[in-house]
Amino acid sequence: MKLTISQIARLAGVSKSTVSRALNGSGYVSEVTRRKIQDIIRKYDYVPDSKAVSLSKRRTFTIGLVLPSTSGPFYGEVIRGVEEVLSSRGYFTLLTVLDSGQDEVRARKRYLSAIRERRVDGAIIFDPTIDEETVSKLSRCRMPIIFLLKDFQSLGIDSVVVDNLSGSVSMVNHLVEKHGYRCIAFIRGPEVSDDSEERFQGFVESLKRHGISCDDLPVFVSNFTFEGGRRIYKELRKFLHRLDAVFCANDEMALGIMEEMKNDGYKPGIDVAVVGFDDAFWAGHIEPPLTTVHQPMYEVGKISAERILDRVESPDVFKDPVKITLRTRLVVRKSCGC
Amino acid sequence: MKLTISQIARLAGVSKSTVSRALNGSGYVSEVTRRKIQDIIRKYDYVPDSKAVSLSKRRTFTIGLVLPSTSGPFYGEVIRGVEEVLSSRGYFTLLTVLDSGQDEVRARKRYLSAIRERRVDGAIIFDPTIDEETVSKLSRCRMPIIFLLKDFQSLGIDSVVVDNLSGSVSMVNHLVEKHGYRCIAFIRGPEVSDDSEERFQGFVESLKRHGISCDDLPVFVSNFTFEGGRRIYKELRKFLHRLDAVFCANDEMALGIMEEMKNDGYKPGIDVAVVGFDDAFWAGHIEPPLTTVHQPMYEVGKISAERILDRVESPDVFKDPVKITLRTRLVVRKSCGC
DNA sequence: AAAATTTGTGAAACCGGTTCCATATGTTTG
DNA sequence: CAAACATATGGAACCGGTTTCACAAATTTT
Repeated sequence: MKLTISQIARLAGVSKSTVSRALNGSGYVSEVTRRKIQDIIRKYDYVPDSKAVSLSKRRTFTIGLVLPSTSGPFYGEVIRGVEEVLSSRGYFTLLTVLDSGQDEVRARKRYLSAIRERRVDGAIIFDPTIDEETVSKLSRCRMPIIFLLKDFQSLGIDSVVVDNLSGSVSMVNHLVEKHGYRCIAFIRGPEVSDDSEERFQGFVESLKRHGISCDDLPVFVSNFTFEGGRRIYKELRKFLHRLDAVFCANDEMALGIMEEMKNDGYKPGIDVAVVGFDDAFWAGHIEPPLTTVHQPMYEVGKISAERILDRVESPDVFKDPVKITLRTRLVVRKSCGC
Repeated sequence: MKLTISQIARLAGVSKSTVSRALNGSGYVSEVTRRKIQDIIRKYDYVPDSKAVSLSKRRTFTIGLVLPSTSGPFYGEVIRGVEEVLSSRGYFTLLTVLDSGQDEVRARKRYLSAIRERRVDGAIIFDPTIDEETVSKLSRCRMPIIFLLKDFQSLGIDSVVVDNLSGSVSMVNHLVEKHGYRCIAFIRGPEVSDDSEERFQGFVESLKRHGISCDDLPVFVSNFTFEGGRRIYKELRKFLHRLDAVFCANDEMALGIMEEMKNDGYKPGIDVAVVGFDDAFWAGHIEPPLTTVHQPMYEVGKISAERILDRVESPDVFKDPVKITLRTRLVVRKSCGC
């Protein structure tokens, strides 16, 4: 049966204020009473109710974490990074996943309401398809918020992003300089994806720098999924004979394409290079091992958590919104022909 | 600036009780006042503070979810299942990951304290290495709790488990009946793992049923990781010439073994069958595609969440502790020789 | 030794809601 | 038309803590 602070106070023969002070180590409590209270607490296994503490302290010691999904290693890494710093600093993690259930819009409403009803002290939001309207509403909540892989600095919100562009550039540099490939197809993700866009820009930029015109290079739009990759292969097929390489905006699509390619009798990495972006857990273990661009998702999680706690714990300090950019890293394996 | 219910009451010219009733649709409120209050609320964008609501309702509308890790597709599936039902029923998910940070013991303490301080209304716990002592303490908290893949029915706690034994049996049946293999090695997980133990039992049982003695079959102990699989290959190697198949207690170890096997010039699936357990996301995409046993982790998450909410929402109803067993499914691909 | 300061404690207000109860009015029912 | 009941509302207690403040006792400073 749950005890309250008043009952403990009565048992110890003191007032609740004294118990509270003993509990928090705040204010004055004599050594004798402290000990007496400690004994009672231990004896009855008393634990203060977090709801009451939160209400009077006006803090929940909980940080919201919003992720688009939990499939793939990607998001797991973010969680790991976030959880590591939050838990080590005494905070809890309230998780919302956008793709659970069918309705992303509903999921978004739920995390927004968690923020507005102050269920959390701050939030780390990874929501690629959120609109500016919603974000600017959010920014008016005066709640520490940080966005992942999405830049809203102009709206006064912190963000941690990853350098897609330079990742893409170094991939193309490798394909062109090391292998001498010149005819490279690009498979984009969904139109709305900033990641897809930036990776494509890096592709274009690097080719331009090498004096390769990308006007007549085949570019396809898909959806970042394995199935999407398989489907796009049907169209890609026609170009295959004159292609040196296929650069996919993520690993899953690369996997789908390689799969179909093999079914079709081509050898990815030998007949045509296929490379990806993300460095998924399995990327090094498929056949052929995938050359890709590693994204430091663990660091993204970690740094965003640190940043949000700084904001939460010193809300008075005025700080400009920051955009922290983390570097990507080219991971050369075999599917590029190496 | 955050408004309180009192300020809304003042603005609407009514008492807080009336506002509260209008908000919750409880008790009587005339259509006129209801409308007036609604208008004020909308105008000032008022949202009740969840901390206060939780305190007075004595419910947090939050369920704790504890996972050993977030790497691998496994846990992501659990999260998806849990989140789907929790969010659709208006609950939030408080996540604790045991392997974030370095200290599992500390992580365990944290989730236990979240439970004891009633930060959650109930908890879904996936903690393979928890000891009975702790569990029995937990069971005294009078908080709805359900364990995943760990049976504590005897201590009066619900659990959702997966039928490892019959999964293992059907795998061995396949290897023996379909392929005629008789000399099969088994790679266990950590000694402490119940999963590993049950899968091994299934292996033994099925062999026995086929009249195959497993006394002189090679059995190794590893640790469920990719690296562990690679390491064990060094020992496995000596037996390889007389082996028909290697049955790994999970997919990651199978992957590690196949990797080393290939480096060593053997063709897994052709020279020796290699099969796993778990059906990880990538299992079908590696070379050769892995024959394995699928575990319904999404369902595990979903069912456990449904069960916990039933307990939370009707705590008065007496129900015996249940153990729900979900069936596994053999997934035949190519690494078994098919 | 008086004044000032530090230490120890409890009463009461507060955090921001919900809920019980009393009261007032409007409607039915007998 | 009085009694019974449904409707509408506000006051006050309550959820379980924290924190401010007042006050007394013990210590230190002057």
